[in-house]
Amino acid sequence: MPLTTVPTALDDATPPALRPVLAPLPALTAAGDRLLAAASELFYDRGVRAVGVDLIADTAGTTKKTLYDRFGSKDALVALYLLRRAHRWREHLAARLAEGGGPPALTVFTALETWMGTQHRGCAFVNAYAELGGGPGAQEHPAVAVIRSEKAWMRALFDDLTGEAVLGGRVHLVYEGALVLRTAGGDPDAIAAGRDAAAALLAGRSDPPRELSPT
Amino acid sequence: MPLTTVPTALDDATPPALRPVLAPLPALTAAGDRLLAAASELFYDRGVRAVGVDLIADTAGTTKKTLYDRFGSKDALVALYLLRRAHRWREHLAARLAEGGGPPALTVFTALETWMGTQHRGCAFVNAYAELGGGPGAQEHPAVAVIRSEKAWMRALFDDLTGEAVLGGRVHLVYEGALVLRTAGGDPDAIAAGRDAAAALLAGRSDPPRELSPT
DNA sequence: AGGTAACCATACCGGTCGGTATACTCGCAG
DNA sequence: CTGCGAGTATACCGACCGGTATGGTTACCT
Repeated sequence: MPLTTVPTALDDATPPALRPVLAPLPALTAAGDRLLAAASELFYDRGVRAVGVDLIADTAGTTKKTLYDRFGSKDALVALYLLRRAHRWREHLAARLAEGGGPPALTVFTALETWMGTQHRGCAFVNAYAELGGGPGAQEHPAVAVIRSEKAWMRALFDDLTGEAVLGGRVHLVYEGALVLRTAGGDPDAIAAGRDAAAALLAGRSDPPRELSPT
Repeated sequence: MPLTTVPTALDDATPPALRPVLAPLPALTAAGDRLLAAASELFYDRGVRAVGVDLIADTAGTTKKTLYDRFGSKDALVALYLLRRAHRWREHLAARLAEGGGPPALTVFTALETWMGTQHRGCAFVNAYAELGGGPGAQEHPAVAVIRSEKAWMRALFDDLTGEAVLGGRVHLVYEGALVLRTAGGDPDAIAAGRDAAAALLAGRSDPPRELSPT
């Protein structure tokens, strides 16, 4: 696995909240780049299990041999696909947060809307987990760790941006729900609705009285 | 497709909110029953694409021939699996709502917790959509309509239980987010956190002032 | 000039995929 | 007794799966 490393471009003027996880990504050879690019698009659009390595190699204009020389296994390629996607989402998010304008926790939702723009398959991590998380020993798949850490990172980001763990967790719930309802639910306005819901939660910061009425 | 119909048991003392969609389910032959039961467990645990028809037939103690005689195709079997699961979830939910105790919108979350009990694979509909929703022409898969209608049903239920469309939509966002974070996020307390978040939204019913502070 | 890493081309491996075909046994209703 | 639907058993189809093997061609670095 001849993967060297390169530094990331925007590690300087980014909010401290997401600084620690904008880690550098491995550098690839030319064919390796094309392979990962082809795999990323195919994996996201059609699903990880639905795409075979032959199709990836053909789409990238290279061969299976090169694929296995560069990445070692399909599982590793899947994990790398998710890792790079997380990296790019965080870059996009950091840029939007740096622009300011409104409460930063709500900016995450507008950033999500522009990010999702043309993409109609929702959260790549939730999709991948649905395809890989089943069966015996599936939790050992290298992609599962990437998925878990991505969700934990978003949770920590919301905790940081809201300045409160309870509130951050609630906004995170809304964030994930918006992503699901936009795709599986088929609601194109789900993300905007999520932003509104998050705003409602932010407006009533204090812990609300439990048990409104008996019924 | 020799599927006749039978009436559902609890169409009498159930809340009017979910009455219209507790529709009867097709009756099956003995082997068809075993096939659907085996398929349901396998599909949920391992994923729809990961399970082949051979395994389903073997697990049910029957043959592929019988499977195709009863259901016609794997796609139809998948759709039926989701349909029956939705049906059972609604029965479970109706029973918990009939017991009363607390705001009904929050009872949905406690019902979800007992429902999920031993099941650690999250929302079958979100998982199935992740596996089937990709690629060209995937929206025509018979299961996609079942998935869409399930999400629409839950949304309508929350609208009804909260008595307000905006609030219902927000609680629904939290509900879906809790389901995702419990599984893909790996957080065992996500559903309880979702209930708390929903309680917070219910406590601040009135639309909150937008834009708290410039940054 | 020699070495080496990246790349391309092709064929193959055992296994599984969804789906079909043939032929047989059983229980039951007429 | 007969007819028929349900179920069983087994073999087969073409296609694809992830992964491996062999061999040859560039291009760059020393």
